[in-house]
Amino acid sequence: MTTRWLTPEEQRAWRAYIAASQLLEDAIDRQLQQEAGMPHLFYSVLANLSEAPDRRLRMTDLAETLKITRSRLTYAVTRLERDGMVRREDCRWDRRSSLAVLTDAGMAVLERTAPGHVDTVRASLFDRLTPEQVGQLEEICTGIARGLQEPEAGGAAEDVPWRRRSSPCSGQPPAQS
Amino acid sequence: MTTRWLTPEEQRAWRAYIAASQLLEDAIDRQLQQEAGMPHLFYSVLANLSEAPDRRLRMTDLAETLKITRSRLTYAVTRLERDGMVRREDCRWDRRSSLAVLTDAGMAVLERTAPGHVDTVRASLFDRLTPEQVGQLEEICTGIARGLQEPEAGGAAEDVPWRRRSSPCSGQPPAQS
DNA sequence: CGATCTTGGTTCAAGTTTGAAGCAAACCTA
DNA sequence: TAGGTTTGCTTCAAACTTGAACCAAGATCG
Repeated sequence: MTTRWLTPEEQRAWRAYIAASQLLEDAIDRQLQQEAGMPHLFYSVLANLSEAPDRRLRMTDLAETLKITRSRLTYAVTRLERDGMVRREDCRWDRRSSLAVLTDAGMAVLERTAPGHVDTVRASLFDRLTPEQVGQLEEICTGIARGLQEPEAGGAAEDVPWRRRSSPCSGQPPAQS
Repeated sequence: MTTRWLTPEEQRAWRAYIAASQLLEDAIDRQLQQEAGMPHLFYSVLANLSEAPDRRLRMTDLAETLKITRSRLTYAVTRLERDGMVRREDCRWDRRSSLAVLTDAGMAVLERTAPGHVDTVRASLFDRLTPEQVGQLEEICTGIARGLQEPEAGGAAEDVPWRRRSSPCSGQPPAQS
């Protein structure tokens, strides 16, 4: 089949998206680097930990929610650990896993820098969107994300019982299901 | 003023956006790395050059349209030059500038890999959006991009005659305005 | 003109990301 | 329960990005 090129509307949308995401990520990164001395991803690590039960999460689970590779997360946590914002801890129920734990110092940094971060997100993004657009954006993005995480539709290689990642118990003993 | 935190809707939108953009960029990068042996940005360099008059563009202009730093572009072009897809050329009307020129080899790679790239963009993004959503996405993104490029509103530091970047003549002699 | 400022580009070191290995602890399964 | 597979995580080198210098060539202005 001959390629289905992008329509003019799609082209415009695609280019606008590329530009916007580039500029947005730049703005966020720059601000966080200034105020918190770390890139956005590292901040997100802290933020996610702060919301987790007991402020700790398994590396794999954290990587999963952040949509990044384990390797990348290892690097981030190592750096954050060196700076004292995160501590590693062994999982008691699975000796392979290790947990990343947000330290008090890490929590403090998070609390100190969160307002500035939110301000930036507002100024760059939400202050420029109508409430309807916020809804549209969410709708669009959840759809895209869902699509990109699905087990590779298309081929006939669908016979594998692609069990959903089973243990969402981040550091807790496995549920009694 | 106490921080205006994100509303639940905004939170959801923000997280969905982060996830989607991460996954999307990953998918695109992976595909291009496979088929073209280069990351998305490098491909974009080739693509932009291919559309430019005479297949050449000043470094600064290219960086400007790609929304990246000149430094980053220098790296990309250096690598692409080493691989023979791009050639540097001196600008005749401004001895400071240099032009990036798409070579025939570069054009060939572009033509060979464009279909696969477009397929990926379709599969990851547009096939999952309604026509209305495509419009919404463009609207949202152009707004964001415009906002993030404006000359830093807010302060009183607005007296500078922020002349818009004046010479869009990429390698051509300056217009007779 | 000559001093100064701005613009266009590169360089360099430090930081981050990628992807392929590698290692060890669970998990099968015969 | 031994052997093979999967899962969780790290390591390592190569690739890429960042941001602060740096240099040279235009533009400005007295």
